[in-house]
Amino acid sequence: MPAKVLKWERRPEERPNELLDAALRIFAERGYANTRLEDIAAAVGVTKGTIYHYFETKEDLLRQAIEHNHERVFLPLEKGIRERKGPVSASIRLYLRRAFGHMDPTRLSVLTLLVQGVAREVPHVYNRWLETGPARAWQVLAELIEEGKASGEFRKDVDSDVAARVTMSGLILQLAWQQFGKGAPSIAIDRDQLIDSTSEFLLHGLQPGGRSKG
Amino acid sequence: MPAKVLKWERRPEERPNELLDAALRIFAERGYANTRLEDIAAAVGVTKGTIYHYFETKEDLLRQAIEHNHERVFLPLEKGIRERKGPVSASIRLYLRRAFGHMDPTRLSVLTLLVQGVAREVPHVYNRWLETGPARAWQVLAELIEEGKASGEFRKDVDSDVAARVTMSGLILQLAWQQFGKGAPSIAIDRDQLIDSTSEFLLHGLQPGGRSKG
Amino acid sequence: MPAKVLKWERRPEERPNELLDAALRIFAERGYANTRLEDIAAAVGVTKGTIYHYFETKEDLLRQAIEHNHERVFLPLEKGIRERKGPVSASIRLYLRRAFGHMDPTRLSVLTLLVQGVAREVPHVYNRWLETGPARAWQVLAELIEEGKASGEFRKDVDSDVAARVTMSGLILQLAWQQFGKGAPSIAIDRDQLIDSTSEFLLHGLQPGGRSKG
Amino acid sequence: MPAKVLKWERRPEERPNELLDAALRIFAERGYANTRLEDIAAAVGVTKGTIYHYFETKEDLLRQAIEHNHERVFLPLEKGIRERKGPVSASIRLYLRRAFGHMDPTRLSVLTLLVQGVAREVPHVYNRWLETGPARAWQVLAELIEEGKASGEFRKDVDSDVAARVTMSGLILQLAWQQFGKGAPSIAIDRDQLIDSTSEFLLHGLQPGGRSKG
DNA sequence: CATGAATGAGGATTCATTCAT
DNA sequence: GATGAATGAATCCTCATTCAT
Repeated sequence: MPAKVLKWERRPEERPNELLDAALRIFAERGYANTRLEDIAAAVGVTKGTIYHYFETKEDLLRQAIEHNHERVFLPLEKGIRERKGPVSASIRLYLRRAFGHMDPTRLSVLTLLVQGVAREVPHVYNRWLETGPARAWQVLAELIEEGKASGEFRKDVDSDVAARVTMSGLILQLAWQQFGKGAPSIAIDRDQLIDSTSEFLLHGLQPGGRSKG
Repeated sequence: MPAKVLKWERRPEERPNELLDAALRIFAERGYANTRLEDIAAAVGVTKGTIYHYFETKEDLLRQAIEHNHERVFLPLEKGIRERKGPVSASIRLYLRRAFGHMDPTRLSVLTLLVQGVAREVPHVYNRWLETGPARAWQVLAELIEEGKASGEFRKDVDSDVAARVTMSGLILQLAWQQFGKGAPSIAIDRDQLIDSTSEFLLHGLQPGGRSKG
Repeated sequence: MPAKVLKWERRPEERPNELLDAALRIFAERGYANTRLEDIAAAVGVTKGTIYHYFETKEDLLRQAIEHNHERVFLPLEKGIRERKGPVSASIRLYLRRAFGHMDPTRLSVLTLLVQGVAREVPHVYNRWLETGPARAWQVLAELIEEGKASGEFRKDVDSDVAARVTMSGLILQLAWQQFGKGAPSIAIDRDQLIDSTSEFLLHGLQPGGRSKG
Repeated sequence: MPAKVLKWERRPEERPNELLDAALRIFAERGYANTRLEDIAAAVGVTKGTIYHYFETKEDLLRQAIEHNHERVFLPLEKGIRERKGPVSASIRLYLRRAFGHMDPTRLSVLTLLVQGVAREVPHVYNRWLETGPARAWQVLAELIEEGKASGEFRKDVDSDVAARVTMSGLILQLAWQQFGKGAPSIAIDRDQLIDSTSEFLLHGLQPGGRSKG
């Protein structure tokens, strides 16, 4: 059965995904409010009206774009770490590196979008992202720390929840802010150094020995 | 005999500050784009035209509101810390506590606004805030750490810049996200515990002793 | 069976020209500043948003309306005259008659708009009109006069530039002011008499003979 | 009776005239609609509110400014010419020279303002100006021509009304347009040449001899 | 008289959304 | 499915005018 050849080369089956990807990228680059549906349509080579074949509203497009991204990016990461064996300290290093080490500009922008922009526009989506994204990310880290405490690799008196929260949030915000290094030079930092030094510092702070109260 | 109140009360002295305060609060509550100048004016009991007596544009109002807030909140904090004597570890504890410990709901909203809202909408303002706010905040912390390294109170091989960045950013983002604790319960945490555990963890990580490479 | 008319009729081909014509007419009637885009849209049976499909701004609409008019009105006139043969005096008579003899109320209003209204409001448009409209018009007349001087039909010592300028400007202003004949009766004059007497006077002044210095 | 010395050096008696002069100048420079009352007030060193002590509305200010100017400028000119003796051709030369030869930039701007701007804004004032200004001006010229016809100095078959109208209007518009010589270089011309060549051409066209019909 | 704070109507512009083709 | 013309609500900003001081 030969493929049907049409005058125009359109692949309607792929349209929704193309639109989701373009939407996420452009929302991330310019912010939700500053992005016109026309821009997203143009990036995919269709016109405004077409978006309404696949999505209810602009907000619906944002919601689906975020969830689509989340499934592809975050879930595999979490899965890989939970299955890993060996010393916890190595797992932690790997986790941070995998989570933050290989972000292309688009993924960085998406992070920025999520950290910044959409809270007021689509609160429901934002809450959901907070719960399934960052909160889950630091829960995973906290579990690794707890594991280390149980195995004696880490000191027992550390507040694993807070350590995980601050480390994770700190990396997220530092990376999100890298977008603005052009206009705010003090912000810029080498990403590898950021991640490696953070791992080192986290693990040092988890080590037994030394009194924590000065 | 109470003053007769006619159409409006003339209060030229207080107006600009009233407007700046109201503007910051409402921008923070609703986001910059979602706030109409008329709302801000109404909150102060005047009409929108009045805003244009004192401020050039909506953006100018935002800029001034942020700077006004910055001068009242951040500069005294920085000054107080730089002048302080005694063990560095005590200064650090005090710094974090002063910086984050006494935030009323409005100040929290402002932090959220700044972390989130205005980046794409008024980039110039945002860049300026990044430079004079968070970047300065972690530079102060990094200087304290360096001081401790010089005095022998802290270990010499720590990356003070990264430690300061991640700690500061982590606290900022955790606090900013507290706004969403209603809809995303995993986010909520007791603020005192957050700050105290963070101080403890930071200071422990700075202490000499323990091998940093696992 | 007449076409069913729903909310609006889709007439993408004619819309831009309809809008240009309506815009020029209404701008001319009321002045640029006193005209709301909504009025122009309503005159064509659409809403103001539609104007922004076809034109960038109000000023862009004015610019295009003027150029559209210029192309239809002035360029054919100029071309017709430049190609004409025969005695120069006949060409001049024809030129003035064609230029000013058949103006309907709308074209008169447009002249008034141009002479009066838009100078301070959109200087760029105005300057362009001056250069391509009146200045070109009197250059054409000056060239005809020079031609007559060269052929011996006219006296050699006439200042053709000034004669052309004053004649053209005089007719333009007289016609533009005819708009106000209602409120200022001294202004009113029969248009044919104005044009014919002007031609006669111009040609007489161009004839050889008679001493020019009194 | 010594003059009363006040703390502030104000001369309330001169305010209205100062305001009228400033108003006319600034209206003329920027156009009526583009001029804010605040600008006029500032030019005189008072504030907005003060204008309302002397004038009802912005329109009233314009009206009085125009009439004030008209009385000072046009009426004396007309009077001087009507009383003059000698050959008519000399009177005409003198008239045109006096009317247009010594205009400072402000008087030129005022001419432009009147030719252009105010027709739509204050029609009543505009009509009155047309009647008492330009129309009167060309009536005076037409009377001079008629005088020359009666004395045999000029040919009898000239249409004095039209000749006077076109000459006057042509000079007025040429001069008014000189304002725009910067942006529209084809417009610029030396003023003396304009006036002298126009006088010469007018007088030549009025001379007896030469058949006017080609 | 003079000030300038405050008012509020008015209009240009944007853009998500609809729907005839 | 796709198009893009048309809609219309929403909001910033201007500035003549008023009036308490």
